[in-house]
Amino acid sequence: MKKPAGVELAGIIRKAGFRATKPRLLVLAFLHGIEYPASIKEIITGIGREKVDQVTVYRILEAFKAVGLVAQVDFQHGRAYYELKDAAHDHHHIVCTGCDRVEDFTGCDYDKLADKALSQTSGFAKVTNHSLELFGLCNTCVKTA
Amino acid sequence: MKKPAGVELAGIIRKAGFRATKPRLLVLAFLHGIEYPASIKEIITGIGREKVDQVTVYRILEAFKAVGLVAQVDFQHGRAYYELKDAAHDHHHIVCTGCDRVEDFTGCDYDKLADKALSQTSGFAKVTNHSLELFGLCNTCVKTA
DNA sequence: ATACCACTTGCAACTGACTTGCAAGTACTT
DNA sequence: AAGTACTTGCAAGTCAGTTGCAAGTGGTAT
Ligand SMILES: [Mn+2]
Ligand SMILES: [Mn+2]
Ligand SMILES: [Zn+2]
Ligand SMILES: [Zn+2]
Repeated sequence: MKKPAGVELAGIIRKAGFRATKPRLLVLAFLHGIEYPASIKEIITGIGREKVDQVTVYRILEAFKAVGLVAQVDFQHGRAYYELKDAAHDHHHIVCTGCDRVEDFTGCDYDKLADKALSQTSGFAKVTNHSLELFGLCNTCVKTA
Repeated sequence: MKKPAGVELAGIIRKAGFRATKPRLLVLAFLHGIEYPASIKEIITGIGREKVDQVTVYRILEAFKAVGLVAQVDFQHGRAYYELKDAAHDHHHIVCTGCDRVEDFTGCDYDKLADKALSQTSGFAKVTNHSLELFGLCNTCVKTA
């Protein structure tokens, strides 16, 4: 996913059905610049001196999530993390429980998994979403464990 | 997993390295009786008139989790859910986003997934845990959607 | 059976993520 | 340029989960 210019960001936001406001542009630009999911605090800090209220950031992320622009993940740190969502390239995260280091991986085989779940259950009609994360130890932490 | 008698429960708790106290017996007995993961509130309520402080329940579940007796899952409802963990029979949950109905499914292929992640990443040495849940619509909610 | 003590519990106060209500501000339409 | 529906920011609130500590108790040693 290449980094779009400011003009394009506005287009993305409008296409999603929102007004291209400064806070939304700042949040979206920040998300384009990160390698791994960021927390609300990291987003607010990362936006720089253009202060955007945390309530606004929460609302923006909620809205972006609702239209599929953003994915929310749970690293079991007691808060949510967010990154841009690329539906065409499903990926997940492995998190070090020692130092919180994160890396991506692919290959969860979502479609097959969804089929499996639907055929095993009797009460479900469709799968709309999934969450998957692996927890482990990084090369550094595995030594000190 | 069949339901053990009170005596056996005490043995399970002691084998895990804890004293077989009344609150721990009550929590463990309750967890043996549920079909799907329960929240802290549900556990406290479910325990019945033997009131156990919620702090105690939190601490018990944390301890049981640490020794692998209990699994914690995230249904994205803003709180944690707990159930007994059976390491030999890995299973996951599909949750209806309309009505919170839950069912189990198996077949996440954990070992293969862990291998995949380790070979794709450069900084990780081992996978120790995983979380996976599917979200979807149940037969009832899919009609009203 | 009793005494002991490390482990547990319960209460109260606290933390921190996230939400809500509402008045003031602003992006887009006309 | 004006109008209006959509957004934002502030303050206050909610609620899951945590912390400190004094009182209670299970398991063990006498
Ligand atoms: Mn990622
Ligand atoms: Mn289950
Ligand atoms: Zn690490
Ligand atoms: Zn449903």
